[in-house]
Amino acid sequence: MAKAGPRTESGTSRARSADVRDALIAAAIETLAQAGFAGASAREIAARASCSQGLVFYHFGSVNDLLLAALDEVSTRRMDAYRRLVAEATSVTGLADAARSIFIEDLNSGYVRVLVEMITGAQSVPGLGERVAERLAPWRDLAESAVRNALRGSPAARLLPAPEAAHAIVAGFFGLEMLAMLDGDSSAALAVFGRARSLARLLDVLAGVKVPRSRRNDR
Amino acid sequence: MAKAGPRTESGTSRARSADVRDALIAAAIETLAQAGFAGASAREIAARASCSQGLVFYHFGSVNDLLLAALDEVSTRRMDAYRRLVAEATSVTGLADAARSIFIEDLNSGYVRVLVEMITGAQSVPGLGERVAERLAPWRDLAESAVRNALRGSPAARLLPAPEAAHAIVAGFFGLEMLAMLDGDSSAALAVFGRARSLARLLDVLAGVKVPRSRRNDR
DNA sequence: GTCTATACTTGGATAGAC
DNA sequence: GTCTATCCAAGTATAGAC
Repeated sequence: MAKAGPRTESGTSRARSADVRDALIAAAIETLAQAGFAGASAREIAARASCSQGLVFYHFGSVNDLLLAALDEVSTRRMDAYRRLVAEATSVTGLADAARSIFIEDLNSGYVRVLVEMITGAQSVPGLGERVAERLAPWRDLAESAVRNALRGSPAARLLPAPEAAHAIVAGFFGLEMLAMLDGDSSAALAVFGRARSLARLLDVLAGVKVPRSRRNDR
Repeated sequence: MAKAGPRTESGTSRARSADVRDALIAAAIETLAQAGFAGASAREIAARASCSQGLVFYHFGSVNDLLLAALDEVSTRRMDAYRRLVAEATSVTGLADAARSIFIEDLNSGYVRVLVEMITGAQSVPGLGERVAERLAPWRDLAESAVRNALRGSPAARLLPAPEAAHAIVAGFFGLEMLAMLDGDSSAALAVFGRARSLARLLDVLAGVKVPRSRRNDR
């Protein structure tokens, strides 16, 4: 039986501790997205989490390990939503629509930016690159299965092998995000997605695939 | 007439000074490409240039200004070569070939990496992003005129408006570079360029354009 | 578990000798 | 113009009080 004493009751204290952990991860994501890898110091992150800087090291051991935890959080949080979206895409047009809405969501939430910062920032820290690559693998797999799913049974599959198409799509996400950060504006990226949809639709029509109707009225 | 004295003869001394300036710029490029923005400190760059760290500030005022000078150097050094390459591309296939050889050259020399590092790194330094954007504008203009040139008179021009196509191409360069740094390997990027060429060729054939023969034997 | 204080390191930037 | 020495700010990480 638990003996009485100062109120360090296990459930409560564990919950509070986990709260801080979560707050630090959320702050790390926010910091990566707003200040970049170079700006993501223990002090800056702790300030955003409204806790002491020492807790970064208590909970995660090092700043880089916290950043990797943030990357994990971003991955798992989005992966489910994306898997669902992508499963619905059974045509090239559908794939283009899915890619577009994923891009918009992630652009607004800053998640793609987190990936971009981690990929480039990791290059200046020996050994970090590999750990980032591991965490990105599921995203790349998802992109590849999305392409496979969208092209299943389409003659376009011969023109667009899934591995290369997936690689190009992932690269496109990252590159468009970079240009959007540079411009402080994502309208050009959105225009590219719009155009991609038209081309996708053309591919579907040529292949005789039943094509989803446009969501917007682009006559 | 110049009076005799300690050998600080103007021509020689100015030449030596310019040598150091150039060495610092070359070292900055190398450092950005190999250690990234976060690793590009005045001390690290000076060490690679085999001179004292103080000279960074004497010649450039600040590290960031040196990095911008490095970006300028990369831009001007490549722009001429690219303009020539791109002027020769008068079909979509030709454009794909030009893009491919530019990518390979820049990947090996690390120039794209310099751009990627500057774009992302600049986000953590207030005001630097704008200055990077200015320097990137000519590249984006070049891409756009390349597209215009390649599509001149082709029916594909209606499908691929130059601004959007150019934006996508630039984004593709950056994204493929990022994935190549992540993988430590550019074979996947090269495969994408190979596939892009096939698709470009298909576009040209459909449009009835005279298509350059393949350089490699892809039957 | 959390905070404050502090040791230690690295990096930007300047001063002064040569 | 270049180097050495140095100052100062910011960052990582740890120690010890609570």
